[in-house]
Amino acid sequence: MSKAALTRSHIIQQAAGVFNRLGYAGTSMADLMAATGLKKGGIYNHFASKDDLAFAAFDYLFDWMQQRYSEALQGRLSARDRLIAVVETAYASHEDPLLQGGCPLLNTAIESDDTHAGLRQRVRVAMDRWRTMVAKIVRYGQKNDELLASLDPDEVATVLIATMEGSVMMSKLYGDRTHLIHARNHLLRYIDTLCETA
Amino acid sequence: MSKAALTRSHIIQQAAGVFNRLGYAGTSMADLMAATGLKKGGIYNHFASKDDLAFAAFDYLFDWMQQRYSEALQGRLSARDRLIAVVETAYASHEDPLLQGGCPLLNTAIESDDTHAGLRQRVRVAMDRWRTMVAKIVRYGQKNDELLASLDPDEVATVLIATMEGSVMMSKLYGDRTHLIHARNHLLRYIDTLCETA
Amino acid sequence: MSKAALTRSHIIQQAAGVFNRLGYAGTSMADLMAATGLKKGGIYNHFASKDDLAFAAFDYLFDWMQQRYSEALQGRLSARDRLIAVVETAYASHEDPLLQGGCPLLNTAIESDDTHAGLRQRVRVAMDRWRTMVAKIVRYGQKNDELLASLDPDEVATVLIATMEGSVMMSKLYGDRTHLIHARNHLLRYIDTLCETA
Amino acid sequence: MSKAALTRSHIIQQAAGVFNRLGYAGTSMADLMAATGLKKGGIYNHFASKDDLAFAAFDYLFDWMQQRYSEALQGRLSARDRLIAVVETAYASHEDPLLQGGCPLLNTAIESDDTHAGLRQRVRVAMDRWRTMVAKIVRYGQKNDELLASLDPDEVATVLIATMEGSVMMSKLYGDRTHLIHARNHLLRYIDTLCETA
DNA sequence: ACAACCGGGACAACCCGTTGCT
DNA sequence: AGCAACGGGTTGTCCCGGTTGT
Repeated sequence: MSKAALTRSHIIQQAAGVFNRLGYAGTSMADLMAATGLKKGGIYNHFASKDDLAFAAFDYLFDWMQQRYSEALQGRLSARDRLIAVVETAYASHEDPLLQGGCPLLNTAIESDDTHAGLRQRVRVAMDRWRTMVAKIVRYGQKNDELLASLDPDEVATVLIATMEGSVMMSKLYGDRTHLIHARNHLLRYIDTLCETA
Repeated sequence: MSKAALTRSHIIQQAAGVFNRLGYAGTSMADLMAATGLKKGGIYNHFASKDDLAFAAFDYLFDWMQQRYSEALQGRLSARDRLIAVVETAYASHEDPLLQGGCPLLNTAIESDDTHAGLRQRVRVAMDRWRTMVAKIVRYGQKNDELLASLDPDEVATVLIATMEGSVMMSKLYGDRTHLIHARNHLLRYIDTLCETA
Repeated sequence: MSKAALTRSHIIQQAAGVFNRLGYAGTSMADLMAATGLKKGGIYNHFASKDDLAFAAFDYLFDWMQQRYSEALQGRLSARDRLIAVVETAYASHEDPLLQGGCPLLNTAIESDDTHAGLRQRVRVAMDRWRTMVAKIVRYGQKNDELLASLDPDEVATVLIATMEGSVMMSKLYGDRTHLIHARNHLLRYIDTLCETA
Repeated sequence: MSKAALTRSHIIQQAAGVFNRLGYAGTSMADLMAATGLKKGGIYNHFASKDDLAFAAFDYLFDWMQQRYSEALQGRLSARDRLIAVVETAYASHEDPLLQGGCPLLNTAIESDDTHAGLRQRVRVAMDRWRTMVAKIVRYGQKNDELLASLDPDEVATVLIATMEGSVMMSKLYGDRTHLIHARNHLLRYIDTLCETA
């Protein structure tokens, strides 16, 4: 890896955490300078603009999450196990200091929905991937007679994701994990209700 | 009502919508001037600072929501009806242009959690009220043998609120109501599962 | 005295102290509101502008000082006694809370010399009066063969006034009266050297 | 000297003159922009705040004055010659365009005594140095039996400085040098009276 | 070629003295 | 006499390039 690529990667990694904590508009170049240890010139040499860096940082965070889901799903064959893995991974991810600022999809969606079309578009794509992933699991489970045929896969995806995101918001707001745990327990029971066998 | 109080009320009302759409940091005094029709001096005659106005605007929005919940609960006696009313009110509220920017609690929680202690505190208080309201309904239902005694009222509150907030975020992100509807349907069924089976 | 004139007088009196402490530019209308207990409108009803009030306040202070000199010179016949009275009055005046901010002539001269032509003009007139008063005493003493004929009355005035003003500045700077006392002692001896008899 | 240091020095030099003429509060960033030829961003790259720059500017002026005194005292051995050099240097300094606005100690003391604690502290330190310098000369002269043993060195310092400062104020007020000359002549004679009569 | 420096200028929030209207 | 609105002024921060140095 060239030195340039290494520096670029370093900037993205540090910036991602800062953006996720302070928000896009709330993060100043000075914040990024402090986090990366580089001067403005050093950063602008790798990114055309703050937007450019924000895009890269968001992509980095989402790739990181996708990676964790991939690993978690590795070897899980039944739809039930896979859905549980999704929930567990989502909540486990928030232990990582990288997501100290909360869920990037949630944060970015809230901040950008009325103000930053570029970011919003990127969040939409990311959210589509996530929803599709969950819906696919459901459809796969239905095909295998594992999950109830009456389920709407898209609705299940919405419910799972919405509940997780909402509980992340609440736990961040209070600074404790109570709401995370409540929602996780609920979702695990919810997943059971999706299965064929009574 | 004095002219001063009238103007102040007008400013709050307009500012509330702008803050909720653009976020606290994303809203400039120029935006507020445009929304209210007043010049800077006129606004600062009624509020000591942007913070001061932001607090007032948030309180206004939350009071408005509380009002809607109060009205919706009027006359609903059974716990089931009351919980349904909460869900329906939450979703109906988002039809109002005032909440065009999404749920104020969600938006403010996400933006302020790592940056604006004053706002965060206010959101916590508001969220406490909301959670308490739901939990009370559950406890009341349990006392009347209407809801399952095994339920944890706080968990029900978390699940209900988290699911609603998460789905609001998703529908705002995509600009459609699909996710709102999915979550609403799910929650109505969820409420049924809380009841003592007759 | 009409109520209007009373209010006007009250404003001037309070404003004079504030202006003298904070300086002309350093005093805001809010400061004047706090000092007078009136609202902006109430003040502007009596004075066309901040300048207008500043002029009146300066004049008030200078008149007040002139009054004290007049009283102090009452009955003092010899030039020596009269010069001593001038020095003693100058230093005694600074005990009054009205001059808590220092000497108005000094303060206003320093602040306005390069910035506020109107005030500067007023200070010049006041300073002329003061210098003339001292010089007259000297000339009178020379005519009576009480003071040395070789003295330049204008120089004596300059020296007396300059030394007093400089020492006021120093004592204000340090917040103690040491320099006031040093200068006073010096000036009393200096006055002795002006007299004919060895 | 690096370009940064050069620019910083340029800013200080220009700002010093402006601050000394218009006063600290009377000087706006716009004035400083005009004087330095830089835009606000350029200035704030070198100084954290207006205060920061004001401190640097005051220090620059005081250092400049100290430098002149050092040079003037070079080679003057007798206390009498040294005191004369102090007086002559003080008055000669005011010919320099840098001190066009008057004496920085006087101006800053008057303006800051009731309003700007930071500046006042700095003036105090500067004034202490100046007073100490004069008092040391007196003590040195007394040890050499050149000056009267009865003198209070601190009083002499106060008298010399006060008279000079007061006369600077008066000459600035009128825009002529008459008062400067009067005071200078007086002080030279005063210094003679301090000497042991041969 | 890449990091740093340094200047720019638009914009931020906020305060000012002032004026009509009530 | 006071309230409420004004609009230009304040300091300070923002993101971003052009140039310089390594």
